[in-house]
Amino acid sequence: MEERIEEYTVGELARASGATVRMLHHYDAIGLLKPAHVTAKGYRIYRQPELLRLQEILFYRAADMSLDDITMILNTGNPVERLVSHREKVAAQMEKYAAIIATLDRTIMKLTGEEPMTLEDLYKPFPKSKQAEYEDWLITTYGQEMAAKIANARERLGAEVGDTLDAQNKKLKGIEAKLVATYEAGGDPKMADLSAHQNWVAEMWGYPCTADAYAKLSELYLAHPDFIARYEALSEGFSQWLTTAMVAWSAKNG
Amino acid sequence: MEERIEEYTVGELARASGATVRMLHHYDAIGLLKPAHVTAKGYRIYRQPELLRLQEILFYRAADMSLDDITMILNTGNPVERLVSHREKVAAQMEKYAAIIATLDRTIMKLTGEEPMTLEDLYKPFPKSKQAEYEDWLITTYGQEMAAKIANARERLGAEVGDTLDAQNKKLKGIEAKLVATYEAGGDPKMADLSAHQNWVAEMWGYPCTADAYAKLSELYLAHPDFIARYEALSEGFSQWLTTAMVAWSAKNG
DNA sequence: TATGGGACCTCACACAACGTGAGGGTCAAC
DNA sequence: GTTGACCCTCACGTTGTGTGAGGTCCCATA
Repeated sequence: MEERIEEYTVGELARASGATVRMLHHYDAIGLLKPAHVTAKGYRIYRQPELLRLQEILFYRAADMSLDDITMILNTGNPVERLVSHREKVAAQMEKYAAIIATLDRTIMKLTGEEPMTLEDLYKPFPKSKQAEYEDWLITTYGQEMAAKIANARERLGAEVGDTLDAQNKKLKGIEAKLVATYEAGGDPKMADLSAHQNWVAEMWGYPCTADAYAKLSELYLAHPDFIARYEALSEGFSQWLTTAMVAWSAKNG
Repeated sequence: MEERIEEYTVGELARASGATVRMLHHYDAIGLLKPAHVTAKGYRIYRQPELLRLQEILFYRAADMSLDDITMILNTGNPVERLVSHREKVAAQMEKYAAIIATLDRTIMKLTGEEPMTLEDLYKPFPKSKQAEYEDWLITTYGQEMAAKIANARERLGAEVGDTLDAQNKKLKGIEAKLVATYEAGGDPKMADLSAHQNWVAEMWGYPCTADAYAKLSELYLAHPDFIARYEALSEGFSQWLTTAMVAWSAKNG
């Protein structure tokens, strides 16, 4: 039995890595990724080390680095150092995107008019798929129980279309308006009285909102861009303030 | 007094928007962004609507869309619809980056050897700035209290370098190994016994870890890539399983 | 043994989205 | 009236590919 060393032709490597044949030709041409071996007939043969190198190259390309830069990088330090520093860059890139999203959210809010989105707007326009995504996100992020609670709340929201919902919304708007006023007047979030807000949440959920459930909710606010958008639309920086206040409040009343 | 209508030359618009003069020329050439007016001498004059349009263009460019696609998009729907759908795309892009980071983390783990990173490794290599960032993140995400708890824990980690820390790490590894075994054997996360883990956390913190603090910690795990990396390195999918288990556990013991 | 149909090869040209001059008007001020 | 900071229009260079054209090579099947 012959020992088969794992070898790849361009096409195989391309399929395995997600690159194209043309890219591999190009990388060879500029000396970024030479095949391990070239047959007498000119076929490029790649092995394991080349596969790894290619993967690293693709990492960097995914972050929009130029092939020149990548060539430099691959000549410096050890693989681990390179990847760790790359990780930081990608993370930085993500932060930029997060900032863009925040700006987008605020722009959207402004374009939709003075009024921030109502709760209906927040949920209704999502097509089924988006809704399902959101559900998944809830479950993986908050666990089954919290997700169930929230789903329950939304059911109630859906069931009582009309007067009740409008009434709830108006009530919420009133509560929020007061909090925004406090915030804009420079009020300390730790001193804020959130009892009205907590009660409103309890009403919406259909059962009592304990202090730690309330604290948890504040994280939901912070973690989910839709909510941030909603509160930032009310006043810049309000989402931060409100969540800080919620955490402080639940600690005091826990 | 003359009413001054706000007008911009190419250079002014470039500085205001972050684009370059060349880009504006180009956008004019391809009809993507025409000036509001061209003077007799050929100077391009832009006004408010062009500024807004340019901002929208730059949003899309930031997400690597082609100018052709952008041209199409700007002809469809209303601004709000466009931005909302763009928001989704950016969010999707962020998920891709998150996936890349996860892959990077696992690659790094593998390259650093069989052993997943120790807690020291997790914290030590970060330069001061990164550390500060992390602190900020803790505070904005978890509020002052939780952040203080965690900072406290880290102080203890730093103070007791040597034997004690090693001992703690070994202990943690043992606990985690058992949990991983349970996970890999297909164990139900809701049935898992996390008392050992919770006790370990309490030891590290230096005071009791209540059920809801424990639940909260699970969210920290899920939210922070470093932790995900740590647990994914132990076993693929383990971070999800563990956090689910933690939530269930804290609910049972709360 | 002939004969496909793939997969491979090397040019080589096309493309987007600009950067970077060259060569030359324009404008406000001193 | 000249200086210096702007503006204009070509027009070619660059990067990282896509997309052929035209030819070679390998292997399975008739």
